[in-house]
Amino acid sequence: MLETETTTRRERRIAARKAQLLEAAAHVFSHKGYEKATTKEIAEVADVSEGTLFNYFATKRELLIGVAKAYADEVAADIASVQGETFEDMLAQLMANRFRRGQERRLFMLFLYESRLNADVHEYYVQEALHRIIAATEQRLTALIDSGVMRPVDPAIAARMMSATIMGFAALFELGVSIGTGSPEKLGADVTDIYLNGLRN
Amino acid sequence: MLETETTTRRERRIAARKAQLLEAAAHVFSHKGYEKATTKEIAEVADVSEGTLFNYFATKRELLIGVAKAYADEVAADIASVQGETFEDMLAQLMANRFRRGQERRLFMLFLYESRLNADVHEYYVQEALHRIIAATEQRLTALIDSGVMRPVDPAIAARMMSATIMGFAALFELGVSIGTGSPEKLGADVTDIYLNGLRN
Amino acid sequence: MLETETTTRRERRIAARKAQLLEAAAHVFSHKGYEKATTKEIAEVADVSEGTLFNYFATKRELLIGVAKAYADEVAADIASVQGETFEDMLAQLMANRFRRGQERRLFMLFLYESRLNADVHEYYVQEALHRIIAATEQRLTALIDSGVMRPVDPAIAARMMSATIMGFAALFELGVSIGTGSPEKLGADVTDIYLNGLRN
Amino acid sequence: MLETETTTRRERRIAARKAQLLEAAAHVFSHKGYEKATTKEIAEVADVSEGTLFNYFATKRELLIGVAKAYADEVAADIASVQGETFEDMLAQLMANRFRRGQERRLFMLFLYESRLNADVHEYYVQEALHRIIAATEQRLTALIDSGVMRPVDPAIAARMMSATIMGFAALFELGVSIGTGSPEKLGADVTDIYLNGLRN
DNA sequence: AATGAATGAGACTTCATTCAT
DNA sequence: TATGAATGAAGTCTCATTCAT
Repeated sequence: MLETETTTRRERRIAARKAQLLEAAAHVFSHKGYEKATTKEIAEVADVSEGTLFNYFATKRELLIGVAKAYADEVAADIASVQGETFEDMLAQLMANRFRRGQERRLFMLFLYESRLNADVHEYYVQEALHRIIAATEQRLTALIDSGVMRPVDPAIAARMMSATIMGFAALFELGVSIGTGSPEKLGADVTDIYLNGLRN
Repeated sequence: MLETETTTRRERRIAARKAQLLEAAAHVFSHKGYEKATTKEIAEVADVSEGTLFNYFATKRELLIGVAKAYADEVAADIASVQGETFEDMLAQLMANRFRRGQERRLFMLFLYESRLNADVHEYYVQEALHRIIAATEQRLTALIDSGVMRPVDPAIAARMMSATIMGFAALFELGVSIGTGSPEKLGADVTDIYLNGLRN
Repeated sequence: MLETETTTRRERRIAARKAQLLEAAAHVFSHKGYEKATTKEIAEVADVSEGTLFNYFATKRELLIGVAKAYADEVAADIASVQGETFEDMLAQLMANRFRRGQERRLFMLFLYESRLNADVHEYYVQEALHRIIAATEQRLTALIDSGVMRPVDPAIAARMMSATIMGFAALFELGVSIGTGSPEKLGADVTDIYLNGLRN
Repeated sequence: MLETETTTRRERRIAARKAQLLEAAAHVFSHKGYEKATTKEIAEVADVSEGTLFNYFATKRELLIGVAKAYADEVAADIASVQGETFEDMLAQLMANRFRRGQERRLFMLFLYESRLNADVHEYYVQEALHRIIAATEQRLTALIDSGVMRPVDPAIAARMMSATIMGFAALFELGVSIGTGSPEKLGADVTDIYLNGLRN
């Protein structure tokens, strides 16, 4: 047996365990909130003993940071994949990608809240995820303005405004506020319409 | 001394105590979050003993509900006072009124988070506050559309979109995301401009 | 009821509780050692709940420091009371006072050990207690040398040597080493004899 | 390969492993104390896995006993080597040999403490080591008295007194009490002087 | 009505020991 | 034989809630 193979197998096992624990933690944190979640329940969901959990993450807080990091990575990969050329495509993808699944929205709410109380979470969620999304949006808007498709509005403000709208919709959804009677597609189309053409007659 | 007078005086004193405790609770909850806040600290801030606190609120959770109720009342009073005739005025007031003070934003974040975890908080915050704001906005938009000032967009969606944008801005602000280099007035003007005239060239 | 009386009664009750807990802690620490002692057992010995214990001492370590402080105070009071004029009296009192009771010896062993591992304990035990004993002994020896009763040996070394001997005897006793077949009085007399007259023929 | 040779080789390997583990344990125990020392750290210092450690010592306590036994053996070998003919030589060697190195003093403190809490440690440390030293000292003193060099004091008490003094000096040193301003040689000479000639003028 | 000491359930975390590989 | 991941008992500490004064 080669050294590298042995090492790799062990590393794979460790990585799998960590992933398994992070998944369980994400589940429990997103449903109960960080403080109400117990390491006991996380261990149960991951189907390991509580002691085992602490072999992989030294503290409960590290578990939260691990979930935040994984979430930020996912978001980063996601925005890199947004390829729509037109504004309609871009906005639709931004609105859909992040918040389609309930778990995504719950994690978003979790980090929205915990970022204010924990510096590490703030770093991963706000710096790594949120700032990237905003920067990417701003770049796209600048290009659209330069190409003459859009009016010369302040792209920094427009990008933040779009992020704010999307985050706000996610929050409304999560709070159980019914949004329109139509399909998600109609919602996307209506929002895009207002963003593009404005409300003025 | 008449019975009723005595009763009234007692009731006033009780109401004052409750208000004093709710104010302290709002302060501590909004800074520490519900779970990390302790009844000990709330009592200290209210300058009463912990025992007294529990004479007025049976559980810590009731305190949270009380704060949510007071917050909803405040919001209700606030939207009743929005009098702006033009769209610009309406949007400006909505953006400014709720979230100008840090305490307001922090409470907003608190209830945004806790509404998902507690049915009573959800009732007061979402039903009493959020739905009212949205309904009022929707009414106003309908009027503006009927009067021909605005295009015939779906007023339900537009109202929710505006609430979402405002909530999202509050969250971004609370997360420390820098929003534009200009003044709050410029931000308000820019947002209004995009909402009114759209982004398309 | 006067303010001062009320306050005093409360303070007395608090002081009594603290003393009760310190006594229990001294008992358990001296028998089990600091690490093996549990807050559960200390609370049981003090006949209060574990929660109550932590209302008076924030951490287990503070409890140890409290015991050390009380012990140092006791030692300080004790050395102040050593009044023997002659060398024989002084040595006899030093040997007897500190270590006659088992609890005293056990605490001595505890702090001897824990002083190396905890700065606060070191401060109270070594600085407050040990250094005082040595300094007082040194002063007395200097006086005896000046008065011509004793030879001009280095009083600093002689004082430390006497302390070392006494501490060593306490340790031997605590370890169950049988010391002489005679009475404690004979031991004291023999040790004094050797210190005074030396071993040389 | 002969059976006996194989067995012997294995036994040698086992003995070497045990020695390696005991050395690591002595190091960690003497620095951290028994309770705060972890089997994990001992294994790391010995450069083996925790599982291996438990293949050689069934419990952590057995490790402590092993260290005590090794320490007692070393002390026994040491006292056998004390060859000084005169009292000065004997006292000097006793004071120097055991406690010159910090590791020695720390182990001394460890066993001084743990002997009271563990019967096996007590057996090895007190019975094997301490009693032998005292017995050897007593023998020597008896010889010196018989030969007329020393006064006819009780040799049992004198031997215990000398052990006590030496142990006490080791403790004072370990506690950071400064002992005289001079060299260790001066200290040894002064102590010997007092022991031989006494303090009386 | 106000107080705050007492309570005890339950949280996070540590670590000696086991055991499958 | 060596490994180290898994275990779970046990420890310290927190805090909402109760209740005698």
